[in-house]
Amino acid sequence: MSFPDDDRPDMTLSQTPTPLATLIARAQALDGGRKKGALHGGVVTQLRNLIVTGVLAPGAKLNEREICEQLAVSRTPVREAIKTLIQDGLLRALPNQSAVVAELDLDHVTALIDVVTTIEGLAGELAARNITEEAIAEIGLLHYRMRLHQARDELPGYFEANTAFHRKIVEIAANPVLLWVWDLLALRVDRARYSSNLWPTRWKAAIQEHQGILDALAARDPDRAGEALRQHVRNGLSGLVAALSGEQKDPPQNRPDDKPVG
Amino acid sequence: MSFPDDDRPDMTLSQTPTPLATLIARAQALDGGRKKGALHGGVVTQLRNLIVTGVLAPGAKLNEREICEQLAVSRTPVREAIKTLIQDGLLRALPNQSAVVAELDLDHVTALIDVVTTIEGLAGELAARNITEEAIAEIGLLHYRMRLHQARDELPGYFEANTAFHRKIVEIAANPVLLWVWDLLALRVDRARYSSNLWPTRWKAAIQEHQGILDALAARDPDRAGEALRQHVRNGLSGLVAALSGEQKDPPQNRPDDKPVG
DNA sequence: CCGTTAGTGCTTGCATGCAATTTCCGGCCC
DNA sequence: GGGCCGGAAATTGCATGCAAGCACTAACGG
Repeated sequence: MSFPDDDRPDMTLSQTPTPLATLIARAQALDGGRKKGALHGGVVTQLRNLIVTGVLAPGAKLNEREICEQLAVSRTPVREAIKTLIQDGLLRALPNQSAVVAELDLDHVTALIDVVTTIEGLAGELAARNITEEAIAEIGLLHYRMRLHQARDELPGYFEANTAFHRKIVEIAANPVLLWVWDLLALRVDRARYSSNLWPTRWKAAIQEHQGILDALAARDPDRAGEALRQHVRNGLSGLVAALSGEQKDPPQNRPDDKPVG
Repeated sequence: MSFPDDDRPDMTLSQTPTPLATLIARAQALDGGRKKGALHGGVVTQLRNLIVTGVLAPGAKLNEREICEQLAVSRTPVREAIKTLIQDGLLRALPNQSAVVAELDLDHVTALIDVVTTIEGLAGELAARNITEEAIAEIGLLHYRMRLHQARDELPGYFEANTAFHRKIVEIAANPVLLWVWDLLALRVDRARYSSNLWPTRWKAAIQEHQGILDALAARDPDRAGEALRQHVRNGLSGLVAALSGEQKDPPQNRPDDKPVG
């Protein structure tokens, strides 16, 4: 079932006869030695990126055969990848029917706020306790990479550094379960981010908040670090929800026609 | 269900020519109408239970062919199920090798404490805000079911009611992301619980703490509910870690060199 | 006696074939 | 004209076949 604005009724892969998916696949095939066990993971990564970045719109049906053709693999790894993405919550499964890209309910993104805020707050507290001089430097490095990308107006690079910054904090927390949960949540957060154009307007505030987080971590102050992270995350996600609820009626960005996303 | 110190060194499927797995499978096959899309989910459930309850010991290798025979299905759904369980963190994948049941590191269980505590605390806060009279009654019902099972010394029933009690609180919190995360974490918590014999000694304290939680929820006091849950969870998991670390030195199971498959 | 190495069987990873179910479309009836 | 029904195409779910890679054995050399 296709969805909102359909002058193009069908967002499925079929629409693009030789899309970036294939290109990426080719690249991967050439670049690596094409090990035996690499197909499954590769397909997961490809599809995941397509979904998270919004190339595959919410509600789009995933036809196994088409994906096979596009990615030049057989149905087995594709099926497994789809199952994986269903577990990640990026797809929804209907029995005997094509999996569909999960909706991006406003309620759902709203629900993310409390959970991610809590998780990142915990990460901040733990990280502040465990952090080493080396880790402080690494965080600082990422922070300045972000500032650089901001200054150059390079959104993708900023984006990536931002994710790395937050993930690094969770790594420093040195709690594998926390990292696991964070990675799962990050998929959903990134998806919500990509579907909104909010970021350019929040760059500056975000960078300042990051500075505060960095300071609190460097001071090894768990309470302050946790609180700074909670505030930061809550600000970001709340703004995101606001932006999304505003765009809800008219979603102009997210043109799948161009071939962005490398 | 067997447990920690069991004198059979090899918990694998191969060892038991017609184990409970098969029986369960038969039961399921008979009971349901055996719909088309039911195999995958069924296999996941079977294997998951075997792992969570400890029938499949940590480190055990899962041979696809054997599982196929035991569960009387082909390799396709088994492979998909294994992939799913890897994502859940119950199995570990090695390229071109059998998946193995994830270890139950003490560090890992310890890491669970902070995360689960935080998550359940959040659930308590949200639940206290949202709770209705009906929900209060439902929670109370579960609480008294637990007391009944405790009085009758029925551990499995108690166990189940305990899980239901906690999950119900998360449901009341009415946050789908939170519920999703909780379900994932619950798998690991249950696995740790099953691997320890701690519970009979903690029944009474747990029930009292549950009463406190129930009271706080009924009073619609988020802070108190959250704190009560945090304390409760921390108590339980800390005791669990202590129990496990005590058992650690004398674990006949968990031998990496044990028989394959199975 | 021990470490190394070639050979062999088993296991996974992927591709493909088959059956059941759903969907889609045209015709039919009201 | 609209809704209902039937059949064909398409799609998923499951089973199976085949090749690459790993583990294990055993012989060999030091």
